[in-house]
Amino acid sequence: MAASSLDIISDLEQRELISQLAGGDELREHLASGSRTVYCGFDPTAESLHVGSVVPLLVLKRFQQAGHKPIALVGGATGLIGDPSFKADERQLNSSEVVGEWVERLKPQLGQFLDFDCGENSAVLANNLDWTRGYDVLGFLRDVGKHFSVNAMIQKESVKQRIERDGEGISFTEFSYMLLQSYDFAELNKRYNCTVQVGGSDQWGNITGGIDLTRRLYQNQVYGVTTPLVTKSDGSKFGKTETGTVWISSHMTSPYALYQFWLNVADADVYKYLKFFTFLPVDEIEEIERSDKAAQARPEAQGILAREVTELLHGKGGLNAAVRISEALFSGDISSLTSDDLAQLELDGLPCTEFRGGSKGIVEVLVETGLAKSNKMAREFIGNNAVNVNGQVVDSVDFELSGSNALEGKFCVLRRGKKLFHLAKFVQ
RNA sequence: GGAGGGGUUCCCGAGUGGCCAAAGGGAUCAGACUGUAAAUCUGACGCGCAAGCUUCGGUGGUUCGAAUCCACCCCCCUCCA
Repeated sequence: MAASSLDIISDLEQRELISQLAGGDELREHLASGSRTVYCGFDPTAESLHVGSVVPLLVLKRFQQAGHKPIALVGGATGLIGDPSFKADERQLNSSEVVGEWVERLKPQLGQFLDFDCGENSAVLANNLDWTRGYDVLGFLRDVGKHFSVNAMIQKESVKQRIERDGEGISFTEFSYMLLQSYDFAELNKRYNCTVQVGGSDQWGNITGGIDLTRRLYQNQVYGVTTPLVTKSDGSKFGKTETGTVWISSHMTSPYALYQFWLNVADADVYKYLKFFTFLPVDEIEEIERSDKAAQARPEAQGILAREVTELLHGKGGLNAAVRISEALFSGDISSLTSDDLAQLELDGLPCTEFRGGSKGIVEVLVETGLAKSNKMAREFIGNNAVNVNGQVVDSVDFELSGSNALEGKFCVLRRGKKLFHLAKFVQ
């Protein structure tokens, strides 16, 4: 068994992936002394996970690599309620149809990193709706609710601002979220002998709730590990770009966009992200950092990070497409691209809009492609020399795009600002 | 059910009859500088080429004129029952 040969907690600590441990040394001993079952839950709050949620998911995989059995739990039930932890305000409830749909989309995303066919420690995919759906209200209140003290619950840091801050409130629905998640832990303990829960640091309250409940219901000692919130050194929110949230679904965020996202990570954050988001050994990451510092030039780290993560999420094919587009747009001479190259860019996932007929004013094109929100903005961008067609700066709002000034009679590569590209394709 | 306090442009938050498309901050975007960084500086930031148009929870009303006053309604918060 690999478990004893690799101290998973020490590895996570080296990667700065541990925010808090519930159980401490006892947990280390627990993990070192055998193959354990570890779970992490993901609520369906959108049709895809975003990059931030990958951290605990990868931690689950790290546990599996260390010989433990991972359970990826999709919150078909908890997603119907809404986790209030550290949320400033009450969330809108989604319909059960929508949540059900999202559950189905999340399943393959959760599964893609884990190994479901490796014997003893094969991964398990679970849905908490399975044991919550049929639970009657009175039974739940008597069997589970009785173990929770409201006095203790309102002391939790995670709901404090909702309780104390003027102008905010919390519904009973959201307040009961903790009971459901706690019950999940207890239930997984009973079903799978699951003894460790992993989650983001915002989950601490819910995890300790589950530890207490499991002890009370089944007299079993279970443990918790939380991962730090992924932060950015400049204080802005991690996982957003000018075009919105960075999703792990390739339909929502193309491999190219994902690759660019990681390539643009700040120096101050990149080595930390290498530890968080890749499986590169820590000493290798430290070596990269050393050589970047010594080089006094553009760091290598962002490129490594972008390649590693893009391949991890979208495979070799996705990575190759992302690299092809990036090279064509950022280091090549755009006007020398052949129509095959351009068609490939479209296939590789560079956003593309089709235009019919003869010619089209640049302002209109910018708006239709989404490169500008309004005509007014489009004009402003042009005035700032921020718009570029096929490598040429557009200097007039009267500029017209047509088949005749398109590359190979068909494509125009539009650029707004330094990094935002879009393909305009002229068809008959 | 009662009493009080609120709902302003992406967010926070000023404004309390005309000078308000609405202070200030944040976020965001663009330009310069650079490494497709960071920091910094400059500019933009409801829509419209413009005249002008549409916004301040909703609907009506008062007024020459309303985000600001009145009526009703919806939603949120606090306390009481």
